[in-house]
Amino acid sequence: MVVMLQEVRSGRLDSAFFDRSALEVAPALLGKLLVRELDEGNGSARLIAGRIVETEAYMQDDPAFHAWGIVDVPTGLVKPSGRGYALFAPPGTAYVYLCYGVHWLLNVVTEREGIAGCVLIRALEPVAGHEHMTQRRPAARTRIDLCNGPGKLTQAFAISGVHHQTNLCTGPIYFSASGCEDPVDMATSARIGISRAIERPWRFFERDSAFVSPGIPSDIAAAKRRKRRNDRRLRTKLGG
DNA sequence: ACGAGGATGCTCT
DNA sequence: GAGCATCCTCGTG
Repeated sequence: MVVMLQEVRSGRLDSAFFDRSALEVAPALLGKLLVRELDEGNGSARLIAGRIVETEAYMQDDPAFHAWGIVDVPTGLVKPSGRGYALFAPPGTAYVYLCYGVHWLLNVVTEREGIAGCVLIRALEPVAGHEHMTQRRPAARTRIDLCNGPGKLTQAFAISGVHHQTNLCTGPIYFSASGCEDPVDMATSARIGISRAIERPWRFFERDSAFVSPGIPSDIAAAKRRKRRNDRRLRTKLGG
């Protein structure tokens, strides 16, 4: 896939695209590009781009959501303290936060201003700027390892807390629909790595893509843990 | 292949 | 103090 800078710029997604439910935006982002333009000085820009192959939706009234519980129910007022407040920002705003004290995770805010919702970008198929990504991710051994996880792709794209609450429709980090006309063979599952609301099928990914993250959906992971615990208990009983 | 554990910092109870 | 929207390395089969 050859990517031309002008073409990518002309396909830029605007705030109207994100001005709806996260449950609509998350699947709609599959097949689109996440783009980063790095200023090289002398007026030229270096392009980093990846085709989105995995997303997750997070919604108001969602116990796994960072905005959960910050609305005062009797009055309907939003408590202005806490990190979740940023999720009420206008559509297309970046919500970037540090996970496990180690990894930055990129979300894009959805819904009109005053309603919370976001989509987590979980995995990309690298399309442009391969050398730059490899440089930023020395642990990656193959092209697949560059962006197949939410913490990996922010590393590859050099996205961090400084981009929190920046505008993803008008800035150097944006989404583009250029070159993405082919329909995506989409599948869904429960979200990954969460402990609450694990039954909601709000993860969207390209079926059979080699570039989706290796994570296990939380409902399946929980069932596995239960089985392991049970097996261990039975062995202990037989042995003792 | 798969499982265990450590790194590391912010948020909320 | 606990609990994370993770990733990597190093053990064992």
